[in-house]
Amino acid sequence: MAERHVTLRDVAQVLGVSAGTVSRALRDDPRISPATRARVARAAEQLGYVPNAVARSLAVRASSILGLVIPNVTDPLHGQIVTAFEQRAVAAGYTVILASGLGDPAREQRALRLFAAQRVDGVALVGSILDQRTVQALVEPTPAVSVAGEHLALASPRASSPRGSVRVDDAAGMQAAVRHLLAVGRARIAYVGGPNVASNVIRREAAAQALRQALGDGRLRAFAGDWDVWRAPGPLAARIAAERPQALLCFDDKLAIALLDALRDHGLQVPRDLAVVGFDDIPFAALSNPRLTTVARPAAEMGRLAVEMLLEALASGEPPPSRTLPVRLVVRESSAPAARAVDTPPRA
Amino acid sequence: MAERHVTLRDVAQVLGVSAGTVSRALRDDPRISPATRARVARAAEQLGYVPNAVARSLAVRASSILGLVIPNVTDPLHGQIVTAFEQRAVAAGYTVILASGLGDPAREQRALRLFAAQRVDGVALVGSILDQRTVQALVEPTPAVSVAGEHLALASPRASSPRGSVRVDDAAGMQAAVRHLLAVGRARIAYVGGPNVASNVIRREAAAQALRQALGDGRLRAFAGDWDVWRAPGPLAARIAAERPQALLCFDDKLAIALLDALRDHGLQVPRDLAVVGFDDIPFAALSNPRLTTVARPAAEMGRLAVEMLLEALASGEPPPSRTLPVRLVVRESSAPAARAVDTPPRA
DNA sequence: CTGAAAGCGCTAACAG
DNA sequence: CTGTTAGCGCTTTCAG
Repeated sequence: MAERHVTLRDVAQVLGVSAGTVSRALRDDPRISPATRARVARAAEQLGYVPNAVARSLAVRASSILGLVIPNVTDPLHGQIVTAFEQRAVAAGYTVILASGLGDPAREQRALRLFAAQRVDGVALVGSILDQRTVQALVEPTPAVSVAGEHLALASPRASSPRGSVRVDDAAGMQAAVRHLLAVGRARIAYVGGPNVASNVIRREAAAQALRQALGDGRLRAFAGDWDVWRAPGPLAARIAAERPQALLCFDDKLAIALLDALRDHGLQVPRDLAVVGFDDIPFAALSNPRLTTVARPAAEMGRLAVEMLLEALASGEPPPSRTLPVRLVVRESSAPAARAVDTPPRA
Repeated sequence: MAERHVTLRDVAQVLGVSAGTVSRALRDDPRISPATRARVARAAEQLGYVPNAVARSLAVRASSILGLVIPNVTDPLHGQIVTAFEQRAVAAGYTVILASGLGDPAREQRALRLFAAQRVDGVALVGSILDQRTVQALVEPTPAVSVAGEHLALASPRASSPRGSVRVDDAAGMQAAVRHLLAVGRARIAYVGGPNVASNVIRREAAAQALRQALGDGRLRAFAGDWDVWRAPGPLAARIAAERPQALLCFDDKLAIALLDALRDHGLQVPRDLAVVGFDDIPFAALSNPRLTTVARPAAEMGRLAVEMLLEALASGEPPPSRTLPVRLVVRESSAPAARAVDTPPRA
């Protein structure tokens, strides 16, 4: 950006026309004669003219940029969301700028401030712990949508989804998982928690309730996790090995896979000794050994929808209504029936 | 971005000073009296002034934005690179804008053009198939660095690394892997390829050469892969099962893990029947069953370095010299010695 | 220490 | 169909 760039005026001068004309010609304004339009196009090409989006943004007061803040690109599910978001954004003529919050509210706020300064046209947050009000205050008047928000208030039973949020039916997923486990003969079920965020409590509660409904009393054992469970699942595995539940409902796939690994160290065989169910259906869930039964969250759909809601908000000026997406139980080896001890079942 | 934003002049007017003064005060220009600086700060705060980075960019002709194009955020290694890149960029006061090329040259070029229009201060490409010359032409005069470039010319033995590129010593990694396999008694080694990109041929050649050096003749069996190997490793696994090599050197971890899974379907046990080695050391490599031996690429270092080279180029005006980073062999269960058939070895 | 004025590159009325 | 004229909001000489 140091040296001079070719400017609109440069090409105008070469052609002996006005800058306005060149501008219009380049953006295919219908009232420019095809003849000059062609001349302009050629001249621009030859001079190596690259339009300055910054100047354009300033003039039209819109940047064609969407900001996305995500806890962690490294997470497979988040990665899929980012990909879908970016894809859809590009298709609509937008560029996306990215910031990772790492689950730290301060960082997320900083990112939002940055986006506001950059005058992005819209922002989306994924798995944010921030509440919608705080977000709005930071980016006003830019529309914002929250995908799979994790603000704890969202977990309360009577929480109404704030407008402009994409949610996933975690509770239904957990209920399906519980029913499945009961069907394969695993009634002594334990929930293995993750960090203390909305989805964690929603999933735990849903599992507990489903179990209560089916069995008539509340006997969901719960192992509490924290932000560190994924990295150090050893101690958790030890506690689990000691209690020997018949099935584990894990907060997410990463945790489930880490546990699959840690449980091996304790001599427990899945699914023979106990069943394990994950959440998300990340790509590796289908490749673990044993392959992981899990509740699939529609990652691509979440990313795509976020962009579409933003576009809608941009068009209408109103924050779009909230949407909640369905999940799907994917049954694999890790929750094979209790009766037949299956170690490496043949696959079709 | 629809409604009016508070502007510099707005706060100037409220205070009865000039816009220039407010501008200087806000950026802590030393020649503004502490008194007015404080007044300005307070007024800006109260009015909810959010500086317009777009206008600023236009004025200073620098955007404080770095563009990053990456094949696929979904890939664990790329995710780690993005994270490190973004982290380092933010630390240096930059925002990053992202585009995924999906391995498609056309998309990558489009992304670069977009970045150029956006007047990013620097661009980094990861695993790009584009050659440095093309890239430079598209973003001139913006500095560009290429990380783990995959342009096929890079694979030729006498290819000099173009300036401004971050490379990884793939060949050394493969040699270490071969030596390791020979040491554990697996001499009939096969290389399982990925898509036809530079790193794939470099790795294959390095493995072949290492084997030749050690054994005195060229007997590296090679299974060719393509862009689809990861999704459909079945047929590949069948061919491998038929040939029964003693060890598999895989193009990358994703492929290795997919094969681990597919080989199970063919009744082959790793490492008893054959050893498997991956490349990259993605997080799941440590959690697969069996845990995967692999050559670790320093993802975080790659992302960090890319930013630093860009900063250097920005400061000096020169493209920084190329750097090549070391890799590290990580031995795990999947390549346990051939003699002792180890299925689930105890871990410390 | 602060104000005035010019300009970054582009768009958008408004004339003609 | 095209030229002219103002800005968009901020920085930055140059005066004072």
